[in-house]
Amino acid sequence: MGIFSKTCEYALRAVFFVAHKTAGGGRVGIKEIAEGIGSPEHFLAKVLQDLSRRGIVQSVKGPNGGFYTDESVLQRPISDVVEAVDGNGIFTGCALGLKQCSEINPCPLHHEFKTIRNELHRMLNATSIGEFNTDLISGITALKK
Amino acid sequence: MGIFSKTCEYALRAVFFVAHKTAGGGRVGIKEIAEGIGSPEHFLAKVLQDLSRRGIVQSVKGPNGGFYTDESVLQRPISDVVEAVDGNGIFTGCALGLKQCSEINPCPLHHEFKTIRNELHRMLNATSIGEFNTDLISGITALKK
DNA sequence: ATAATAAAAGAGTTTCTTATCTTTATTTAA
DNA sequence: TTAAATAAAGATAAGAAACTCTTTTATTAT
Repeated sequence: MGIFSKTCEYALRAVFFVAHKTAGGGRVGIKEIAEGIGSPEHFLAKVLQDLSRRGIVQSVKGPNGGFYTDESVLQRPISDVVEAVDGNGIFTGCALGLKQCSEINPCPLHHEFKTIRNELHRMLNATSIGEFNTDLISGITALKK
Repeated sequence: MGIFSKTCEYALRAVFFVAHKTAGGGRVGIKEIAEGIGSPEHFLAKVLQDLSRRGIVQSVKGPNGGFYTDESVLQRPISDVVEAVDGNGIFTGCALGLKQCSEINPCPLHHEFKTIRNELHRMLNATSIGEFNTDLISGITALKK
């Protein structure tokens, strides 16, 4: 696995896709999203339902329904997506999995890791969901496969 | 989960433990290691067998046998342990899980992530297995629970 | 040689993650 | 008010990761 779980990878790609598709208004259906990012449709549906319960995407049922992101969502940091799916273990947890690892009782990797974890957290906090739309529109970045 | 898999956490803790216990010579048995780092004995045995096949720890069967680390092992970077167990996906993989993500065809997070991944890799490469022995001996760092 | 010891190997179980399929609830448009 | 569209929810299954138990093999001391 990479840094994030596969579920989290899907979530991030889906959120970018929805943001990109609906920044100018409208909704996008689960089928189109799954197709657009290359993920299993039903599985992604679960993930998006979860994100919508947490307010990270919006959704409307029925005809012309689908998922969308409003302005407030576009401004949220992508760390919100990661935390919603993978939890905050990646930002706060000990690299060796030790419960009581801390500044006072550090594991061998504690200090080296603190820097990296903080840097990761800072980066994901400083990067907003909406930030990629212009790049996606101009086709510089890709979300599929 | 944290940055590494649970198996990898066990592996790192076990390697530090073995290095610490046998830096001055001698061997340490699987039972003592499992007890010392708080891991399931039989599961850890598998992990250490794997590491010993790859030369990251040494082992001797029979009475007075056990695992140990010689000088050459103490000088290896801890990235060797991580790569042996979790592979190098964490160092090289795309954060969004995209196969064809690259400099030319980057995903939305590509550039932001490159920095972090490189920093992580650099750190794990620059840190040797033997490096923690003095701290472990003086009791500053802990490996259990 | 033999017995004791300890790692190595194999087989099996449980749990978690990822994925699929089916049904239900809600909304809109005609 | 009915039919169609679509998200939400539930139930289940496949696969991988984590863990356990048992048997085998190698080594050493007696």
